[in-house]
Amino acid sequence: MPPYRPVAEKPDHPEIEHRMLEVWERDGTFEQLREQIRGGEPYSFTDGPITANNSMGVHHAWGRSLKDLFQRYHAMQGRDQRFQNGFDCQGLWVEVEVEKALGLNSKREIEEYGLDRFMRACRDRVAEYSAVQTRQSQRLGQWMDWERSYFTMTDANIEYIWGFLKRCADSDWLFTGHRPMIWCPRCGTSLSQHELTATDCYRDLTHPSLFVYLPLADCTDEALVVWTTTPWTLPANVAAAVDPDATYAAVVGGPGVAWVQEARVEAVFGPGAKVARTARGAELVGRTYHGPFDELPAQDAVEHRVVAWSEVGADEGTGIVHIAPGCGEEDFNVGRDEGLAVLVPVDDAGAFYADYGWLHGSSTADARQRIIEDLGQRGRLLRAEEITHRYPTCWRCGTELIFRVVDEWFIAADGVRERMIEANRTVEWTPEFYGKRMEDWLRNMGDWCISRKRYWGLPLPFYVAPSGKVTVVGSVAELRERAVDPALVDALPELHRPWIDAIRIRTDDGEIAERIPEVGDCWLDAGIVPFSTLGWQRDTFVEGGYAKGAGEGLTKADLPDHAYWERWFPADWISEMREQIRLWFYSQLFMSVVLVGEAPYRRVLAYEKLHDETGRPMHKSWGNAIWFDDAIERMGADVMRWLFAGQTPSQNMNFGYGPATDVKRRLLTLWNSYRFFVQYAEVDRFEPVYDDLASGPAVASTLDRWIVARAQAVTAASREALDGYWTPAFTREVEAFIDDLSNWYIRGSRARFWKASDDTDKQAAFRTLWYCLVQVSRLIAPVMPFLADELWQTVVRDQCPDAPSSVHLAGYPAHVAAIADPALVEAMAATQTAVRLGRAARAQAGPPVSKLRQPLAEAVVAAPASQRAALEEHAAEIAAELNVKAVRIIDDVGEIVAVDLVPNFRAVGKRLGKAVPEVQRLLREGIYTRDGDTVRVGEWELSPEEYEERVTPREGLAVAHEGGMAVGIDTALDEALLDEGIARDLVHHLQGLRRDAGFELTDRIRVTYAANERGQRVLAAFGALIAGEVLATSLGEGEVEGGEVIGSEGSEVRVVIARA
RNA sequence: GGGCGAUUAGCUCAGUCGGUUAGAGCGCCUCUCUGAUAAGGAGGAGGUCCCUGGUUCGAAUCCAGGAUCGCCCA
Repeated sequence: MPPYRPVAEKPDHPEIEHRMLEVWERDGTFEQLREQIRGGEPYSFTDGPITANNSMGVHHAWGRSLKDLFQRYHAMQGRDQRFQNGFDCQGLWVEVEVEKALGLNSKREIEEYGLDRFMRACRDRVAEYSAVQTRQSQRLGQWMDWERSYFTMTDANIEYIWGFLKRCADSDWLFTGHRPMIWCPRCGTSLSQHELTATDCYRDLTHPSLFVYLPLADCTDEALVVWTTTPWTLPANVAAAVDPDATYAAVVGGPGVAWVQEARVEAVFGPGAKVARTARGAELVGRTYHGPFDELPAQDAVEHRVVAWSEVGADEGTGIVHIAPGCGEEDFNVGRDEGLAVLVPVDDAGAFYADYGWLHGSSTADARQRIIEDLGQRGRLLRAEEITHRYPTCWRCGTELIFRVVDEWFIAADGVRERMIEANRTVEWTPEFYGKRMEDWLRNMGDWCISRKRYWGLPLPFYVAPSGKVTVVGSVAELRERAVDPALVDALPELHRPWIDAIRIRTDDGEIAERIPEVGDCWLDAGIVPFSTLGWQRDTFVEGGYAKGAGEGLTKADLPDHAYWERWFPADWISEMREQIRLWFYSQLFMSVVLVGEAPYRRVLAYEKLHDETGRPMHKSWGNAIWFDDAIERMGADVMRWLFAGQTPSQNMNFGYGPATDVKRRLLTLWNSYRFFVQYAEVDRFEPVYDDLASGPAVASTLDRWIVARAQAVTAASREALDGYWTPAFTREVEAFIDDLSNWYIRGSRARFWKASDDTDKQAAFRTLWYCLVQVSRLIAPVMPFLADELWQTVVRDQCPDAPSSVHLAGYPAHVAAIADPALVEAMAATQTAVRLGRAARAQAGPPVSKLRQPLAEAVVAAPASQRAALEEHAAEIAAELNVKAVRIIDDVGEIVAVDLVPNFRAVGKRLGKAVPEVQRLLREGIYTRDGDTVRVGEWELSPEEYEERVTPREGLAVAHEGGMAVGIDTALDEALLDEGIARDLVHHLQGLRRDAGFELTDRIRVTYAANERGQRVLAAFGALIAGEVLATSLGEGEVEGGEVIGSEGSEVRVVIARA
């Protein structure tokens, strides 16, 4: 076998990772894994598509780490997988970035630039960033079939959505409706609420503040007074809202009397206003009035009336609110509730429509002054002032935003709501309460608005004939069949605007119909994926067939057939961030319930948001954002992945270099154990036995048996955690095992590795440590694939000719019952407790007893009967760890402690119920008798499992206690013990000299000393021990120039060393 | 207004069958080890488990109400 590769003092994670990526590439490791699991029981994962619009952020890395973790975990168990990554390609976000890149700033400019060129630019951006994200994901260690990623812009994906939409239309769920939107007239597009809140777009702006008379229709000398800061909305007024519970006052003025809310009288009319009479708001409701611009054609059919609205406030204005449902979100909602007409006065560029007469063509800003003047001339203006207030502007161009109500296409939610709720109940959510959130969302979901007035997106296949009749085309074949010119369909480069807009169809009634210009909501694109990528209802399997249309050349994904869909649908598991409940989890569920009546996923893991390490959201402009490319090279992928795995998913994550440093430190313990093994394995040319991994290593000591048994326990716990998709439990368990391996097993076994003789004991130690390290490597492989394989390459692959070439091909370790030994694990835990208590007791005693180097005569351990046998067995380890000559496990615990009996509540509670407190009292007061292991207390008998012993130390002893255990130490020191302590001090000092001199571990040395009488005595008695410990070939008295005087307890020694 | 969470040590957080002594990491103090060494280990200080009530032999955990914070919906 080749020599063991030297292990660096500290892991350089990025270096390891780059090297391992090359190894995987060279060996085709992933391809081998796929071959290995081919035909296995499917583990179906659906990747939620990442928007291929920018490079990846660290929050994406969180999700991708989890996805990769569980795919790897199940692959290691032989589950066949598709490993298909997905890219979300269409939608406004891509358009916005492309606009910026091309220097375009409105829809008009896009159209002038040319839709075809613009679309190509969008596609190019997707191509560019899908490649960037692929590279980044690979760097993270994610294993996917990258060449076969799906792209939502492909014809296949689009056609599947067409089929879905036709299904909805056939069920009569498709309709057009009004939708109030925040609109930028310059860009000619709507903004999402998100764009409004996520960007800092509110500005202090000065606008008119108008108080306008609205004369009541049924009484010529009365008028309402309304207030507005948006004069352009007055031509669209259809109602005035009052608070039905408030009091209104008719103030003398204007045409006769003018109504405002009583509380606003002084604010509107100033002091001294004369109130003619008052009325409840409710009394005004239902009265009609003359609108501000009744002469405009658009107002022809409108009857203006007073409506009740509980949201009317008395803080500003007149307490009577001008309602224009086409110009404001709240207005729209009031209008919907009251059945009011919706007048939309301006077009998508913010210019008045023709039926607004003399305002036709004006912008909302231009109209301001003209409207004020006109109202003034007609005596409709009570007051015109100015006001400065916070008003939203477009985050792109700074234009003042307006509200518009636009016509959009919807799918009715009520058709599927109940079935979706039912389907959701079959889904297992992690954490569980996300299922409730989904159900709540489903109960409250509005109709799904599926249209967008943009360009780069799914072309909605809705064809409207002159008669108004809508034909929904469900496939390309149907489009060709209906097309006025089928050759145009054959010549389509892809199913996108502008090309598809050229196609007209003939309806069933013989009309010629054109496609509506709108494109689809991008959540349609992502929601169809469980069908479009799996070949639902297709009768032929076309290799590479998915890559049609805009996706051509970007992917080699297949277009499978229905049998394939049967195999892979529904997904066993999906995972995305929590906000996908109302997005992708929702759209997928919606489409799946419509198409096949069931949920497209069985289990979901959702997680919260990623913040900086102080808990603040990461924000470019705050300077606290961390870029993926920086983070991955600075902390390393494994460290990052371990951080993600350790995070409670239902909790926002505090991510950063600080937490990464903590993780690195904890992982250093594993690295040090690995390094320890390799150093000594190389010295001894240890040859591991590969089959040990299946059956367990040959063991020689209790410690060996224990750590092997402990490895079984951590294996079971790891599997349980991962089977439950609860990664924090996994990292906790593994870290605890690494700690046991390093700080208990290796610490307690060190000497076995460097002793000279090569016997079965040493072999057993090597085999055991090797086994445990490899076991850890296999356990952590899905989480830290690089580090795990680095270990494997060094200690397995190089040394075992028949071993798999990668840990990722070695299978996930199984719990081996034959070498699990829960009793031993428990006994060792008791032993560890005893040692910990012994150290605490030493510390209490103060120096020199508190120095662990100082041997002591005896430690006394008092423990519950149930633990005594185990402790007896491990007395030698306790003695060694505590550096005492003897360990006495006592049953007469009264020697060092007072004993109380306490019920084992868990055991006794079920049986005795209400009697528990009485039993507890009798035990505490000592009113019981013992009969062997059985305790009689009152009328009850307690078996050994039903009670526990608790101890409290007697006064004045060096005793530490915890639960039922107490450890006392004998603090008396005689000359012999002190001499040995001095000897150990010398060893300590000599080791320091060795290190300072820079000697190798195996270098032999010569020691020259000068000592006083006491020192002479110690050296005489312990010279051999000292020489052995420090690898001295000689220990001779002589002249010592310089050298520090080592002295304690009356001894003085000076030493020098030299390489032998 | 409705829904879902959260509230545990100075800080960041575990604690998914209810069990009487609530843990970890960091920070702080003390000590210790020295063949992992600018590490490692032990101990200590530090807690009304948000509040109130209830269920229970027993509540950080279950139930009800309230407070504060976050998210979703309206």
